[in-house]
Amino acid sequence: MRTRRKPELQVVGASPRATATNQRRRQSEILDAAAKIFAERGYYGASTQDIADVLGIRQASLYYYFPSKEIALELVCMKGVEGFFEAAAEVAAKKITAAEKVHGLVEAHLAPLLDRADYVKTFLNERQYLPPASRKKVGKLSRAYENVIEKVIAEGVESGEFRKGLDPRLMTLALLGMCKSVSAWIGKDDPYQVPMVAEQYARILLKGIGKTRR
Amino acid sequence: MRTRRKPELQVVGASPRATATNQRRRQSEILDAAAKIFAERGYYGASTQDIADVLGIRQASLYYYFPSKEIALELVCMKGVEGFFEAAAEVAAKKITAAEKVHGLVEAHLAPLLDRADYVKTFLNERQYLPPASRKKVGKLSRAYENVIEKVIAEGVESGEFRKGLDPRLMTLALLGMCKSVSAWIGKDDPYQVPMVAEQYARILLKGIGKTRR
DNA sequence: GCCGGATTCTATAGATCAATAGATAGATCG
DNA sequence: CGATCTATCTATTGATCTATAGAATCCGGC
Repeated sequence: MRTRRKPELQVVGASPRATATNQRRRQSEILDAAAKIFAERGYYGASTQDIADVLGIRQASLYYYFPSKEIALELVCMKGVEGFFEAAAEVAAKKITAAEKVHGLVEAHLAPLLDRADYVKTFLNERQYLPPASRKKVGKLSRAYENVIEKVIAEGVESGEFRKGLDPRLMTLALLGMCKSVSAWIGKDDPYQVPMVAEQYARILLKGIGKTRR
Repeated sequence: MRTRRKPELQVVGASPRATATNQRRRQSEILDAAAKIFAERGYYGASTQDIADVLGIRQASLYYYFPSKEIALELVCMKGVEGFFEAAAEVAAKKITAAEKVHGLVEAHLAPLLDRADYVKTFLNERQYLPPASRKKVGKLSRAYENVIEKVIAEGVESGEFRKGLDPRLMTLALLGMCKSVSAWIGKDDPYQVPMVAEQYARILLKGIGKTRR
């Protein structure tokens, strides 16, 4: 038996002629719900019914806004990855030491966890389930981002600011690994706040990267 | 339409009276296949048909060996987590410096990726999908393991070997995060070998933990 | 008060999947 | 040889899930 839904008085945009805006707002609400559920249960563990439940609408109504579950995943992943490259590139372009850049990169990587954690988590954990075409698209952005980080580290090694013989790729993977895992526990039982974690993680990384002080 | 399977001449244990052993061997083959598929596609992304295909048997035949997909996941996860606590405890009990212990902990954490990567990956990524009872069981082992690490770090901080004011819990999460991510790319396109990664990662961590040298 | 577009609903098709029931082939044993 | 046991198979059920089709409702504007 189905539970019938309350009329749920429609809070429609006050201003008239804002239909296009309203539609975009609603689409973004739908995506928020999808991101939340995907992040929580994984792509295959999440049903479209689960997403509809978050919104208090019927499962089929979702298809007015997106054509398939896979497309929804793609949109969520894209929104989860977007901005990472730009933010990193901005940090990398600054006229600061490589160490300060690494600090900035960690901060920039963790910052999105504050305002769109579900999107980022879904991108990090579920992008593997994208259909090939989307996966390539997302993977491209992702690799470009990683390359920015790798370059910063490589330059730090070349300039002698970081320890000689350090493998920039491996170091990048270490940074990404540390940061990725944060999304798994931040906001859970642990009382840690994003800026503090960024501070500490950058410190851990840097004192390991930097040459031993004399 | 089904593709009919070849008779596939039965390679049964040569020695008689080895039925119990054979059964155990077969069960472990089934689990290997399950671990492989779970690690590859995730629990919900993997069908029992996929597992059967690896073995060249019918989907229903799996149920001769395990009672449900969930139980299979539990067995895989248990095998994926087992030994971690013991190996870590052994390292922690040694009469060596805290730095050497951290090094040993990283090595011990990554070592299982050599001989049972699929089990470890499944434990790391899919344990969230276990039914509550199993999840608690696995989580208990997991937490005990993490506590060993945390204690080693805390002792290093107390003894003054590591930087003062360091948060042992956060440091543990950093170590685990770095190490967890290794399972995602080791053996893929990257040419890195486990012992070398362990060496480098321990180094990164330690030079960050250790007090600045004078 | 009615029109028309926007949004959500009901109902259902079609596919997939885990799990069960019962049959069977081959090995083992008395 | 005949009985039993083991491992697998065939066949199917029932649940779940994505996606589609078309009806119903809401709401601003006329």
